Amino acid sequence: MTKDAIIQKLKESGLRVTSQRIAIIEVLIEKGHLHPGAGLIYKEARKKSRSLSLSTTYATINEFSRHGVIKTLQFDGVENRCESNLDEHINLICERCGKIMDYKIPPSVDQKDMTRRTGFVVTNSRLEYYGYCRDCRQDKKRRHKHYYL
Amino acid sequence: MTKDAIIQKLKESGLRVTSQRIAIIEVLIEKGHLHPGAGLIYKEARKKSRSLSLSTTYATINEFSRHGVIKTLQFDGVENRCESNLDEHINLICERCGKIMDYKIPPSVDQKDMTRRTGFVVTNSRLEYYGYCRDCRQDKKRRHKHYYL
DNA sequence: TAGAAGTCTGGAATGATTCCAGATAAAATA
DNA sequence: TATTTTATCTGGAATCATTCCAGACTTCTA
Repeated sequence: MTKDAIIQKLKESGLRVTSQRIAIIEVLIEKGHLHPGAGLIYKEARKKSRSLSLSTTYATINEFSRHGVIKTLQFDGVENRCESNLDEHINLICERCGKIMDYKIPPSVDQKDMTRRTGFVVTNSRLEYYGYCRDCRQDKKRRHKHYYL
Repeated sequence: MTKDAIIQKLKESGLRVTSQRIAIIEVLIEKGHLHPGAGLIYKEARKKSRSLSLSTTYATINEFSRHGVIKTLQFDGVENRCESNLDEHINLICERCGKIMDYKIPPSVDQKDMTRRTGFVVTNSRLEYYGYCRDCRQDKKRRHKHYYL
């Protein structure tokens, strides 16, 4: 989604377009491939909107998530991460450096069939493989920057 | 896994078999289908081992998880949940009552192919669908007991 | 351009989980 | 069986991402 598309979506949802939200939208677009967490979003967005608070960052992430602008990947103990690619895919999560990569897959579960059998209706999914990325496998000594842990 | 098989595994791993661990193993077997969290495990296991502490419950869950006796499903804000079914499957998670059901699927991703393309090696997976279970869809008013939220 | 309502701020509160140091008990050894 | 070694247990304090709150501030409508 482009910046304008997101702003459009906010307006349609009756949400206000504030300078703080614009800053966060820009960060989501620029750093989306890193699947940034609240901390990184806060740090980056603060450069654009100097008075931005961490509370607002969290509130905005929640609001965006609620309105389908992003998805949040929730973890325990470590920061949650934001995802702006809303197509169905598997997240490949490196347990060493924290990098998250998207891997496209053909849809594999027949959801109608599943619902018939179980009565369960799907609204959202979370598909993750944990393991080690190429960089971390090749070079176990070096800590790879521009990623998290 | 049976109680004896788990005890066997602990011994092989050089872990001690204590009354607290036996109590927790029994709870994991009896309540495994509920995907219990630390709180429920603590509550139930305490009936069997009266002096059990919450710290020990957490430490034991971590130890078991580290040694492949269980898997933990980590969430943010709410309790993590334990899973004793270690076969590949999708967890169907009801967003209303917190129930987690297992749904078997044929493996859908060719992992070798994925590794060739991305360099990523998988050690563990987490596949989840969020939505609403049959009970919660049919009866939106009633809160369904024996489950969580 | 004024007012209503949504949003922002920073500090305090939350709550699941982890950490710690002293006490305890499992299992190896004699 | 008694002794020793060392993993494990306990309860309370600490952690830390996230949420809550009340007062201040914008956005947007009319």
